[in-house]
Amino acid sequence: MPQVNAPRLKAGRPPTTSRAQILAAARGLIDRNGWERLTIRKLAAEIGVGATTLYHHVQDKEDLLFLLINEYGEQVSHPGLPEEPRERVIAAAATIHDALAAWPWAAEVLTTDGFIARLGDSPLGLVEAVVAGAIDYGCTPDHAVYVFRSIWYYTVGEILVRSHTARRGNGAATTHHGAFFGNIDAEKLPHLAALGDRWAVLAPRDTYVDGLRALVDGLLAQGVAARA
Amino acid sequence: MPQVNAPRLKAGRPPTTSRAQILAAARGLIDRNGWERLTIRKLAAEIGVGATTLYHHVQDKEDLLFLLINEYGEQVSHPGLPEEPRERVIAAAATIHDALAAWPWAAEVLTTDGFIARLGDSPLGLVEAVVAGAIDYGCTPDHAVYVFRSIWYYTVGEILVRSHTARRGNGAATTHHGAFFGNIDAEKLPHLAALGDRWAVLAPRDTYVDGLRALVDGLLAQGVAARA
DNA sequence: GTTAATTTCAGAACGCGTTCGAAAACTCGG
DNA sequence: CCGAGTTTTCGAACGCGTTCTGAAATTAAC
Repeated sequence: MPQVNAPRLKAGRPPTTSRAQILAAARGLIDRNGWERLTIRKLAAEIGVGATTLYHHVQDKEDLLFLLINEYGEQVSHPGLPEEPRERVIAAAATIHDALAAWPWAAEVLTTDGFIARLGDSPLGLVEAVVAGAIDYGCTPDHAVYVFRSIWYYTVGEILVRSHTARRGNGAATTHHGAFFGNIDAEKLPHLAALGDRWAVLAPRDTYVDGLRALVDGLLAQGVAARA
Repeated sequence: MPQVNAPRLKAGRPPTTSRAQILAAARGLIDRNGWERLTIRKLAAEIGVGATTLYHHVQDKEDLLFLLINEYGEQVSHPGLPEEPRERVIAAAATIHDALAAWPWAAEVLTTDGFIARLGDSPLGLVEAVVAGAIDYGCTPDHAVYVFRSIWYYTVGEILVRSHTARRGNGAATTHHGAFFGNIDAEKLPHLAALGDRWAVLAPRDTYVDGLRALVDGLLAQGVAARA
């Protein structure tokens, strides 16, 4: 490590590949084939370089996906959020919901451990809005985190079920007759058996928002009570 | 395909491997090394057979994991659940929570698409209790599904955050100074920046249950309102 | 006893994400 | 102009889940 304080601005073999180029190609492949079918090797082939080259511009495949998500997150418009704390929480959460609904594969990626620490400032802005709203409402900071976490998983769950349903139809891969469950014991599980294929019925956005309101109301009240 | 109607009860090379043996070995490896480190090849080597042999007793690796989960699910005790519908929903959900907390890797596996269709009767019994409670309370069947789904993701999210925190400590892998977030812009995201490492603070079980009550109250009220 | 059918077993191989090590292509100090 | 240092590129290889193909071991039929 010689000459630490003398920054050499240019040295080394000139790159033929750029991170932006990789991300653009990845976006194209995902749009065409779906993100499950994106492989590092195919992505490299698309660009016309060796597979291992990509690892100089991107840490992992997961890192690549997070870069894409953050790129998308930059474009999500933050509408003017209401001043009133409770409404601000709900509006921010609904914005998160709509962004994920438009890009369902992001929700699948974002179930990864520790995802949130890897988001960029812009997507985190909506998280900030939820936390700030909860604190303004009177929650402790710790409880505000809890509020966000509950909302987050509530929202992601909704998105996952929807994209799962859209992909495979009403029945899951393991079932046959259109019913969601395979062989269910109607004696022991009468309600589930009676549901048939209605398990995968989609909740419309209004239902999501109504449920969100209920959840937020409960969480905020709990947060204020905890402070007292 | 000759002699379709004449069932030959025994034919073919006698098996040296049984599904039960595979599951037992898998359980051992998971207990010793964690489920992330379980590989088909190591599992086969542990038993002393070729890797491909396992595929005659199990569909996939995912199938293997679900078999283990269902085995565990059989052992989860279903306590006497309260008669009153709302309390029944809460008690069943709390039982699910406690079972997952005792076996956190199950929660990670169960975020897979369509998971629930692959659960056995015994674990589904708790799902049944939630749905039945919601219907008894006055929700429509469709909304009862929604109630369960919301509770489910709320619960799984809590478990995931806990096991993530337990595994990597308070900070995620991408952070350094003990803070959960990496380089956060304190100007744009003041509340998140102020949180520091408190993002990963665990909610104790009581907080979980309180939040659950809030969620269930809201969801049930919404379900009844939807019916009217 | 021979042959056919059937079931289990396992080696070879595929594509995957990823790592290692060496070669290529540049800048810069001398 | 020449090596030293540095950065990029890429072929080879590893372990993974999984599939394919064929061999081994048994029962059933004749």
